[in-house]
Formats: sequence, structure tokens, C-alpha cells
Amino acid sequence: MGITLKELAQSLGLSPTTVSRALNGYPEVNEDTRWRVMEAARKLNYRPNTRAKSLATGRAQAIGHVIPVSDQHEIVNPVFADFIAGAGESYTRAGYDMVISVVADAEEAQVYRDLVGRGTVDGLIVHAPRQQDPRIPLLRDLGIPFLVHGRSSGVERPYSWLDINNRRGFARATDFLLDLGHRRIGFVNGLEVMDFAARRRSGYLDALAGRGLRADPALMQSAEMTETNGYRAARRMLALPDPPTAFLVSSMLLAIGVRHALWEAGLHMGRDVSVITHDDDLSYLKNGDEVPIFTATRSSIREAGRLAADMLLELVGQRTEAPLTRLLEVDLIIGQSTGPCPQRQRDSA
Amino acid sequence: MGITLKELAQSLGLSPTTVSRALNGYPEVNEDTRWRVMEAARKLNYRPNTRAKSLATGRAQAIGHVIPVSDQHEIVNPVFADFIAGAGESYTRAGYDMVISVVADAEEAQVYRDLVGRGTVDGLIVHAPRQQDPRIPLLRDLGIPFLVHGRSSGVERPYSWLDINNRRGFARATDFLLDLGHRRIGFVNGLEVMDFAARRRSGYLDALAGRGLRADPALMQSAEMTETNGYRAARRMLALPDPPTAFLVSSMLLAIGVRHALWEAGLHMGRDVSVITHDDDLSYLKNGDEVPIFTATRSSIREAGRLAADMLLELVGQRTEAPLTRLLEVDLIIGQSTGPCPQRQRDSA
DNA sequence: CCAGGCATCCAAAGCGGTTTGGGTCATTGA
DNA sequence: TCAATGACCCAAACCGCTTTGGATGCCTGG
Repeated sequence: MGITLKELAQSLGLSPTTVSRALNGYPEVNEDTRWRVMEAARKLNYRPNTRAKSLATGRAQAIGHVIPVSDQHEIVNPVFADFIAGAGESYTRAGYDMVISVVADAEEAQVYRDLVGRGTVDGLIVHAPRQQDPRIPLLRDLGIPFLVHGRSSGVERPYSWLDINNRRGFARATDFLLDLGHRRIGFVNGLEVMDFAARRRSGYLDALAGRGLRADPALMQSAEMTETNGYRAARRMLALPDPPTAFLVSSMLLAIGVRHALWEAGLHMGRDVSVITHDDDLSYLKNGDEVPIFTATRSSIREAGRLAADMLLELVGQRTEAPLTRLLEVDLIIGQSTGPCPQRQRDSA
Repeated sequence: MGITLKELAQSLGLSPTTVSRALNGYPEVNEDTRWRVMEAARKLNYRPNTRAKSLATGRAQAIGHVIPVSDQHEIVNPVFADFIAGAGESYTRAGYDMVISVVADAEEAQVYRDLVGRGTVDGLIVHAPRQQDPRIPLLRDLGIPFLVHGRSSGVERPYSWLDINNRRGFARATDFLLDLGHRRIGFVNGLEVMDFAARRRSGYLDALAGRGLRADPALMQSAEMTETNGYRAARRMLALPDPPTAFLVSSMLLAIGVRHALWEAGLHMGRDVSVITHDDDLSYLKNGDEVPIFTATRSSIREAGRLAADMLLELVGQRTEAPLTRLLEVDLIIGQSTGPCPQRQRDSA
């Protein structure tokens, strides 16, 4: 490890006090001296010890992320990679560290108490909120700044969050399909204990209701968002006596599974059957190049990570209680996976 | 935040010394006293302050992961989510924190120096090593325990690593295809500046050479491992005058792209064209259920994360210099994506 | 000429733990 | 009976940094 502040001070013939002040930009130090100190620090490769600094200041200069792993399926949501990447950029810029705990749903509360109690972090990001998520009141009680990525319906008191407008996005997508003449729209959603999935569902239902249509339970699926689940859901729905002519899907991975099922059934995506998916704009799962493969509701999860981190840092900085909230609209981008309902064309012919 | 050790001691009428010793299992404390202390700690919800503890002991109780983001494409390798999940389990079990820095290739060295200099972590995991990766000598110079996930050809002095046998795995896969009669095997690889990709390539080439076959450059592709790149590579190769009858692919995502291209070309995977892919056994990208979709060389990245973390913790614990290394063999699992070469069947008919 | 103000710097007291180097008292062996 | 030995506990130093509360010397204005 490197040199210590005391050593640096000694080598300069100065007191630790002055050196500390010089490095941290306090005014009560001569500019010449400051310059000498900075130079020496650079030359000797001095870096203040994080732990000592934190101990002295009371700030950990670190933000915690608790990544939940669903107990049943042991699935890690793949969007975390990109979210973390985005958040990491913000932290790096602000000189904060990011500490991550991967933890089974059941032990989450314990982990939060621990992180806060041991003073490891100054703030926390809450991932994958469910409805009436107990973590939100817990964290308020613990008295640490936190920001929820998403929202949690049913939590009465206000809290800070960053979310996308899932309901409206999915309502628009559904409307888009309805406008194309589709009436039987298969809905392949994520687990609906997740708040985002519940909101998407109500967007879907609202849009149907807006045209006086009733949802068919056989056309609604809720499961972990994997390629195989998308495949299976589509396959099952396509086998119905009155199969869907379009699919509304909650993630690219699901959508790829749906596409798989369509091909297998000899159906051409975008002509025989339409597909709209939500697209998190993941770096390793791009939706085509210039012209998107899938028509999609798109919102960059990486950008969300950046913004969420920035918001949390603000909360941490100014110890204000006022909750920060931000709702991002999603883009509806048109790709090659949607087209008029063939059934309808036949009708009109 | 919680109660402090001094306060806890006061509430018990004991000195901080004794309380500290009681909690940390030192022998010079009466068992009754220890029990009283433990009880009080539990009841008052005492948690030792990480920073203070680290400062006193000199150990950060934290491991760092530096996640590289390729400058050009800004792509975060999706396997990190699962690797991190695996490593996280080990850290949690051992009472270590995990701090993550996401950083552009170019700034990596700086970040390593920083993490070490500021004493934020006791050890580091090096991800995605390239050939002759400069980070390895750098970290040795910095004198911090580290473990490389993968290896780096061309680094002379020994270092600790955990890797899978990429060369042999891909040689076996190639042999398997050759045994099925395939002679033109398209190779869709990751970026070959990455060490793992280079090794896979040599596995592929060795197997071909073993049968006296010369590799066709037109059948070899090296690119970032995304679905679109897989699709494009396969599409291009299928358009050749003498297209491949089989594909050897470096990741599930690439393979899904290849599958896409096959369908588009009206080819049935497993009958008309065979595909073998490497399968990292990602939680959100399972290769089918009971019977795998793709024939694959499989090795769980999550398990690798667990093992890597365990090895690093061992290095950190016993300050021995002896490098730890471990080479995992990959399984070759048979799925539905491979079959005899149709060309050959015609020949033999 | 002198008090007050200003620019600079420093000693020392924390931050919340661990650890060294004793103390005190009861027990034990000769 | 008495020194030696444990068992048990504590005071204080220390980890590396920040920050409070002065010091010191020079400059100004009345």
C-alpha cells in the first residue's frame, strides 16, 4: 500500500493538518504551499486511505446495491449488468465506490440492516421492487437515503424513485396493435409480483378496456423473463383454438423465445403475427441496427442507472428529506415485427 | 446508524477492551461475561463499524471487481451478472464486501492503482483478460492479492487464475462435428483479443489440423458476442458458394443469432445444419430444460464466480505468495442442434 | 506605537474499533 | 505461609485521516 499522510507531511516539513487542508482545497493555506503539497502527493503517489477518511468524516463515500436473487429460480435479472454499468459511471464521476450484495430474497432485510448498521454505505438503491415492498418502510426506519428503481404500489408514505411509465408504454403498445386490427393479443409478461409487471399488465388491460374488449386469461402469461418461457408461452397460446394474431412481450429475451415459437409454427413475424416487446436497450442485446427487428417500447436501462445514481447522490449530499421522483416516458419505436392483422385484411377483402 | 462499541461497553459496565474481546471470541474473557455481552449486542442491535474495524485491523474485508467496458462498443459482458452472483455468495459467506468499479478499458490501470492505494480492497478479481494483459504485471507490482478469471497467454511470471479448458472444449466440439461428417464448419467466435477466444480458436484449428483439414478464413468470424453478430456471421457464411454444414459458436447469444439466420434461410437446425455453442449456463439464458436445445460445451459461470472468490479469499487469508491455479474441464452436452452431415449422407447413399 | 485583523500553520482531540501491556484477585504448589 | 500462576479485566496507544482551537508573525489604521 501507499504512503500515509503523516509521511507525506514529514517529507514536506509540514504538519498533517496543513497537508490535509492543502489537498482538500481549504482556503487557510498558502497557494505556494498548496502547490508544493499537490506536487509531492502526485510524485509520491499519495492516496488518502478510504477507511480512515470515512471514519473521520462519517461518510462512507460508497453506495450499496442489493441484488435480489429469486429463491425459487436462482435467476439474476440480466438487466443488472447494464444498470450497474450506468450507475457506476455516475459513482466514479462523483468519487464514490459501489458495493454490491447479492442476496436471496429471504435474507434481504437482514442485509439491509447490516449494511446500514455497519456504516458500509451512505445510501442504497432498491432493485426490483414488488408491490407493497417491505424494504421501503424498512429503509425509512433505518434512516438511510435510498432510491427505488421502479415503484411499489401500496406504499403509502412518499419515497424517492426513478421509474419508467410502464403503464402508459404498454397501453400505447396495445393501442398500436389494436389500431392494426389485432383483437387477440397474447400478453407475455414478467412475474406479476414485480411492480413493473403489474403496471404493464394494467396498461394492457386498460387499452383493451378502452375499446370495450375483455381480456382473455388464456392469452395472459406471467413468468420469469427467459427465452424459454417466452417460447413456451407463445407455443401454448398459438395452440389455442383461437390463437392470438399479436403478442405483447415484456422483454427482449422473452421476445426472442416468442419469435422462436412463431418460426416453429411456420408463422412469419411481422406478417402473420405481430410482436411488440419492451426493450431495455441492453448493450449486449441490441434490437437490430438501423431499423429495429422488434417494434418496441424502449427505455435504456443503462441511462436509468446513471440517473438513479445521480439522484441518490443528490439525496446523500443534501440531507434533505424531500423525496425525489422521476418518471421517464418510454419510446415506442417501430420495427419489422408488426403489421396489420391478417384476419382483418381477409375480412375487409 | 447503530450503537457504538463504547456505548455498548458502558451499558454493560465493562471496558471497550473486554467487549471487543468477548465479541471476537478471544479466550481471556469469562464465559458468563461473554454471554452477557453477546446478548446485549444482539438486543441493542450492535454492529461493529466496518470502517473503524478495517482501520484498526488493516484489512478492508472487501474484494474488488473491475468490470471493463469496451471503449468502442460500450458493451458490458452479460456473464458478469452471473459471475458476480456466484462470487457474491462466497463473499457473503466469508463476511466480505464486494466493491465494483465499472470502467472503460483505457482507465483501468488508474482504477487499479486507486483501489489499491486507497486501501479499499484486500484483493482483486481480474475479468476478461486479453493476451499479454498488462494488468497482471501491474497488480503484481502493486503487491495486492489477485486472481484472474481466465488466463493471459504471454505473461511470463506465474499468477493465480481460474479458467476453463477452452482449447480442449472447442477441440472436442470440433471433433464431434467432424465425426458427424461435417467438413465445413463455420466458427463464430468472440473478439480474439480476448484470451479465451484465442484459445477457442486454437482448439478449433487444432481439431481441423488433426484431420489434415485446413481452415477456411471465410468460415471464421471474430466479433463481440451479441445476437445480431451471430445472425450476421451465419448469414454471411450461408451465402458463400460452399456454405458450412455446421457452426461452432462461442456463446448462447451468438447461437441464438445463428439459429435465426438458419431459419431465415429455411434450414432446419440439427438436420440441415448443426450447431454447437458454448453455454455459460446463465441463469436467465437456459439452454432448454431436460433436453438441451443446443449441443454445447457447458461450464457454469456462476460456479466459476464462487470458485474464483473462494480462491481469492484463500490468497488474501494466508499471505502466501504461491499462485493458485485451477483449470476446469467443460462438459460436452448433446442437444437437438447437431446431427450427421447431410452432404455426407448423400455421399454414402 | 500599538491593538486588531489577517494569513498561515500546527498540536491535539476525535472517528470507532483492536491490541499491547499491565493490573487485581483468587488459586495453587512447595 | 508465600510466591508464582492463572483468570479476568482495564487504560491507553494506535490505525490514518479530519477538524477544532489555538499559535505566530506581519500588516494596517488610528
